[in-house]
Amino acid sequence: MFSRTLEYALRAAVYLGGMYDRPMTAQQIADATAVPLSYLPKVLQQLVRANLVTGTRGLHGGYVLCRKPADMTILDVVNAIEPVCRIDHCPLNIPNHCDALCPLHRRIDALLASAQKTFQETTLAEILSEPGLPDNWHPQDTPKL
Amino acid sequence: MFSRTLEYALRAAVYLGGMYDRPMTAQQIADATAVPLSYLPKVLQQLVRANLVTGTRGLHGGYVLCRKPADMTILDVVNAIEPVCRIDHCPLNIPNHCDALCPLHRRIDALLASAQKTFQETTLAEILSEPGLPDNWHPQDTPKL
DNA sequence: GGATAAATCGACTATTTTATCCTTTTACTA
DNA sequence: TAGTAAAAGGATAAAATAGTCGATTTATCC
Repeated sequence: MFSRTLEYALRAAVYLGGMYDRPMTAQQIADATAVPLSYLPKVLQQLVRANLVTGTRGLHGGYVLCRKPADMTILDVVNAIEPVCRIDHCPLNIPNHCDALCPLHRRIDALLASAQKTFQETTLAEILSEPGLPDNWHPQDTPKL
Repeated sequence: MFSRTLEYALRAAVYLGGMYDRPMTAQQIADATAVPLSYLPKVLQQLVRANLVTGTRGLHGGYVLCRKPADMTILDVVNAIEPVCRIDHCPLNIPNHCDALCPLHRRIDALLASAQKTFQETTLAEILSEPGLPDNWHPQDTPKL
């Protein structure tokens, strides 16, 4: 139901949140998040273009989250990858229909709305604060240079 | 976020619910639901295989919903097309991780669970009882032969 | 039994998504 | 300034999804 690319983006975003302020290379992110290294840059690019992440080149370069994890929500990531496209008019192209949504699409749109709301309510910081993430997702053991 | 095929299947199922007990041809369903006629049989086949719909051939044949609309939920259709695949173990393949879900995937799975629940709570009959469906989705004007 | 109307089946095409690889650009270090 | 480490970009391949078409089977009517 969610695309693989979104999965990857979420993993990367949460991971970068945990490493906040330290540039992480695609290699490091791929290792930690088990995203194919050859595909990951494509995903990260989408986050860069959405201004969620900055990528800097060269030695000691890497990717850094643009905002503090507490200021970035799951929804931000979702919107960067595949925006929840709400249904604004009934897709049944029937004359004299479709001013508002039909009951079927009212339901579907309600679901999208609720998903969107849930996405918006969760920040990366919240996820990072819960126990259970892999140890190497937390920077305590790798002090910032 | 939902596949197009699922959209099509839902339209067809609700429509067949409205026409309960009257065999409707792929042609009729396609006309009413604006699903490509050439693709619709593929979709309906999936509903047939899932025992939600029966297809009978020949003159006066067509597709009929297997159960009363009140006894079929959105979830039944969803399960026939693309089952909500809940996350049962964290997909980060990291040693000593993954007994339970990590916080990220706990969230994602919670969303899937909530979607699943919503699907399950809505029957086709409920949708049909609400106002707003296209007129030709209701059989009153086309008496059963 | 023959004509017809319908679903079913299978092969094929097209589009989108996911993934890979190679080159180019940029930044840092010595 | 040369060397190196990184992201960025582009071309391509592979896989999944969506869509099309024609042949086959099955049921009904005359």
